Amino acid sequence: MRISTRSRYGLRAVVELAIEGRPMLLKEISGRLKVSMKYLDHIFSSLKRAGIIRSIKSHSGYVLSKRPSKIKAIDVIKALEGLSFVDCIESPQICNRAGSCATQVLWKRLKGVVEKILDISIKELADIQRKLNVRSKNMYYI
Amino acid sequence: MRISTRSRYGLRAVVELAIEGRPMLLKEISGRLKVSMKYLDHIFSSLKRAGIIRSIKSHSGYVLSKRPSKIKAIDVIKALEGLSFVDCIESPQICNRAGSCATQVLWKRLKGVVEKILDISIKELADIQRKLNVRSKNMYYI
DNA sequence: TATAATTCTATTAAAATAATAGAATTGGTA
DNA sequence: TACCAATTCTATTATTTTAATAGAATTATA
Repeated sequence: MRISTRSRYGLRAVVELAIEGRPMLLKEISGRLKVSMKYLDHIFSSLKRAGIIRSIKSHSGYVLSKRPSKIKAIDVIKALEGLSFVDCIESPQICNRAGSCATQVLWKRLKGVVEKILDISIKELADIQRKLNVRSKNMYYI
Repeated sequence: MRISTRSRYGLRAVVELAIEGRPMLLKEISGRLKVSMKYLDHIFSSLKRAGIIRSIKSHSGYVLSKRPSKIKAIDVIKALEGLSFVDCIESPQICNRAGSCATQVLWKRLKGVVEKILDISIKELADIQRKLNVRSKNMYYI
């Protein structure tokens, strides 16, 4: 069980866009995240297809396509790697044990709590990030 | 984010051993789970190394090496695929953002709830399975 | 029309997961 | 003691997923 780099980079990029609140060039974001533009291009094309970000016509960069409070972390993860722990939850017909299987019960619980945790908005994440930024800035003066 | 077949097969096998409460041959378990003996052999060697199961000398099969109440689902998962969502939780030094990163906060929460859900004993899972067995047996008579 | 960016399509590389093959070992028992 | 049926070990291969790069096409405008 691992979070892919796609999800990690993608979510950080989206939080970055929320904090800046202005169009940002791919180049700028890739510089901050220290991820190649080419790879981020891929990630952004998925985010765009999912309606999470959009590009401003010609040279002006990317912005969130909705308000940060309307985008959830889970939307980003689903767009970038999906959230299918096991197939027997979505498609019980593939396993004749589904519905009478203790491990399936466990996987369902797992899915439930993970979805709950990821049901956090980008606004909330941006707020957390802003506070952490202030904190780490002040650290220099301690 | 996905549960590997190793974890799925392994956990089911361990629950099976708990329910039967007697030594079971690899052949028997592989037959029930419909997984090749060769593949299950691999999985069992990891479970054995982790001290979850042990084999009875000569022809007698495998048993749990502790009481089902003393084995947690998370032990099985850790033995078979690990639980490292992102490296920056275990090794904050690999990322200079660690400690002041909103997404890291999220990954930590995720790790927390997943570990909590997987902190269920094999005894509890076996109890759930027994109830489901009764239920699905009775289904025929409805 | 030059340009600086996004966007699209294709390809490759690397890693993780899944599965198989075959031989070695083990210890009871015929 | 030799056989047997099982576990166990080592190696290999196949498949899938993830990660990353390359290059060309497109786009709106300065």
